[in-house]
Amino acid sequence: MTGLRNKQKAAREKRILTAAILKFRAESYRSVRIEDLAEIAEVSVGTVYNYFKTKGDILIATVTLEVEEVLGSGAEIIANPPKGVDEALLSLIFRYYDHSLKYLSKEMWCTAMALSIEAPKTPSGLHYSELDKMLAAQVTELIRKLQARGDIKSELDTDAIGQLVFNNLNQMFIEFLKDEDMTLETLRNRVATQIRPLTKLIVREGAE
Amino acid sequence: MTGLRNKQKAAREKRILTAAILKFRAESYRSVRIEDLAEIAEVSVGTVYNYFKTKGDILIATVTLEVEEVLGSGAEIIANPPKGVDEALLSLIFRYYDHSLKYLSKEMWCTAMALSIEAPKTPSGLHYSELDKMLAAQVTELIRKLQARGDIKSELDTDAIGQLVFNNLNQMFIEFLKDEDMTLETLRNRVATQIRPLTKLIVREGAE
DNA sequence: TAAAAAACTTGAACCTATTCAACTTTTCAG
DNA sequence: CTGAAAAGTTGAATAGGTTCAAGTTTTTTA
Repeated sequence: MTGLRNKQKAAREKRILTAAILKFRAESYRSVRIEDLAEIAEVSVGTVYNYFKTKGDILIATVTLEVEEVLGSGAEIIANPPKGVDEALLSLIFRYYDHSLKYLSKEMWCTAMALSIEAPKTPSGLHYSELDKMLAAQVTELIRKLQARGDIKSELDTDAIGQLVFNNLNQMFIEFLKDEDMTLETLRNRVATQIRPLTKLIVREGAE
Repeated sequence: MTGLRNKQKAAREKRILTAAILKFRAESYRSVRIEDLAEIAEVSVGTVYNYFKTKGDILIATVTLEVEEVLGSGAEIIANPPKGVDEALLSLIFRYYDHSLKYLSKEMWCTAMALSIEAPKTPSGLHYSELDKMLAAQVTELIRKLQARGDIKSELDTDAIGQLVFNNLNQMFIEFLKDEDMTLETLRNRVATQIRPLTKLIVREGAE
């Protein structure tokens, strides 16, 4: 297991993935055939399948790129959350949303989510769920931090609220993805409308 | 457009749908081929496609059966909600959950949901969203009723809370579906844990 | 460095959803 | 009742994801 082989492998995998990111966005996940990717990446169809178990796996690999960046971006906010519960929560959520279309199109997101629901026990389904859990954990972490600094009622179960908020932002994101015409702006507004009543309920009396 | 033709049409469609419900449950959506359904229903493959645009449409047709019953069942609770916010909300939610596997298996639900995310603009995708919206509306209706009878703080936006609750129960349901081994019992407990902190926040002081 | 073993690559073959042009059956005007 | 039009049925052909036996390339062994 020396250099040459590994170098070739890495190069090939990268070529396939790069081809996929470009093609999936430019055309659509659906309309891109494995054969097309193979041709661009200068390998055979069989080789594509040697690197990725299914077409969906190629997609999940690009989702992973995106979500990892999103998590990194979110961490900045956790490190230094804005004043106010609304502001803190929404800035995290908006950070997610604003980053979400950097590599992926709406259609790609939809396909990836569908995949994780349809085939939850496949490696890529599981992987997607992992990413989801990390995002939920990050939201919970922020809420815990807000509670710790005295912005949120101390008796509240931060895990339950975190889960609740995440479920909600996720579902709203799905709605956004499903509607080709909905803008990020609209999504932000809708979520804010959803979240504000909740934050009113959880802020500690006398905070701010 | 007299009798014979219409009678034959209805009969054929019913045979196809019946075959599908049975087969999808007994084996799995995936593994059942259109050819199999055609054979059981004693029609040709082409004819199946004359009644249902895609394989997914056949599935959505059975989901519709299920959800319509669920909505009917939920209406009973709306008509006469138990005392207490927790009790009322959870009895509606549990009613949904308990009914959900009457015709559909977990796998069928997963496939149907995946479909509605992956192909939201197809007729069956849209139809699924419709069903979803009706359920959300029913939850909201219950909350509005609870507010009207004085159990919930009067200043709260019932639409926002309703949406929040629905998003949450839906997401928890997805989690349940994805995990083959999770029981309805566990799902109920998890949702209760999620919902109770919320209800504490929204009950009117001094109610009950 | 030569030969055997290990690790990859290849593309033709397979499987199944979906389409469609040719055929049947039903309806209906006269 | 008859034949043309309408409506429906059929199954062979198409398309694209996936598999796998045969062929190459790289690594290892001696």
